[in-house]
Amino acid sequence: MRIGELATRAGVSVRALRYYEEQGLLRSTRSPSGQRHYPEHAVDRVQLVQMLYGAGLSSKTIADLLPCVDAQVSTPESRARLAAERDRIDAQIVELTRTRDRLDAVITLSTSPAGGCAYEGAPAEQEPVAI
Amino acid sequence: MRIGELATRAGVSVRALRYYEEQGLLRSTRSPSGQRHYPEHAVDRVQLVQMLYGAGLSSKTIADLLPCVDAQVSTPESRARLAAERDRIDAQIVELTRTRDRLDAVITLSTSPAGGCAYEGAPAEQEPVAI
DNA sequence: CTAGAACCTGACGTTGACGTCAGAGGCAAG
DNA sequence: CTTGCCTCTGACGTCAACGTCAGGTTCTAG
Repeated sequence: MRIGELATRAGVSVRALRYYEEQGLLRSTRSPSGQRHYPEHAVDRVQLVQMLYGAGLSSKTIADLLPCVDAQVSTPESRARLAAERDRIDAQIVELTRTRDRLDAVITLSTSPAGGCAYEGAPAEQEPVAI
Repeated sequence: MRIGELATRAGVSVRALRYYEEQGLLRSTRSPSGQRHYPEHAVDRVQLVQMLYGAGLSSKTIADLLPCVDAQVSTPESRARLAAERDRIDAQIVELTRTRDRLDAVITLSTSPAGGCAYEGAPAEQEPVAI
């Protein structure tokens, strides 16, 4: 398929796909006229890249890890790298959970009728307190 | 305390604190000469801000939420906003968990002796497969 | 009183993951 | 054949959260 279809199917922009290729995260074959062509599984590959970006990995880190994710090569270093990134993500999950619980507490407090800042009745033009 | 001490105690840079004030996330009183002074609880405030930044919230979003986090005001809108952000974080946790599990699978595969890419013996100058 | 650390404002620099625009070529339909 | 959409390269623009530098003031230890 060509780049437009891949973009649509993977849910990213055409620009992003060219950027991924530039960063060594995605390959393409070229037609004689220079147009990029991709196999079916490129969709999965792009979604994996998105997943890793979403976890806060940089292009360079992803480029380092992808060959190992493809299960084509495995050195002690690459496995350590994978484990390190997994641990980073684990820590990130813990942090996010703490943040969510904190927000939950705030919501509970401000929703509870016993709370000091519960909302009751008509929109009382209450002056928001300063910072 | 002055800005340098707050920075040290909260684990951020002086520049970051001035930026937070600029964004309306932090207040300070000023000495006659113009130097910023902070109360003790500013440390907690800064760490909360860091926490929210860490969860991917923008300055503007944090500025919107902070008054409610302070449990000073609560409108249906602000509570909805808090809940929306919490839900976003929840979704983020789910996504991160999926990503971590994916990495875990890769690690298991590449570590398992049955795996097609296990590392054995001396560093065999194995050619990493292309992208 | 003076040196040096800390602070001030203002402003430009940085980085990553793209967005966007220009100008030119490619491809299927009518 | 030409119309219109897709694609190409190259290059500049963007945005957020600061980093960093300049040039000047203030505080504090000796």
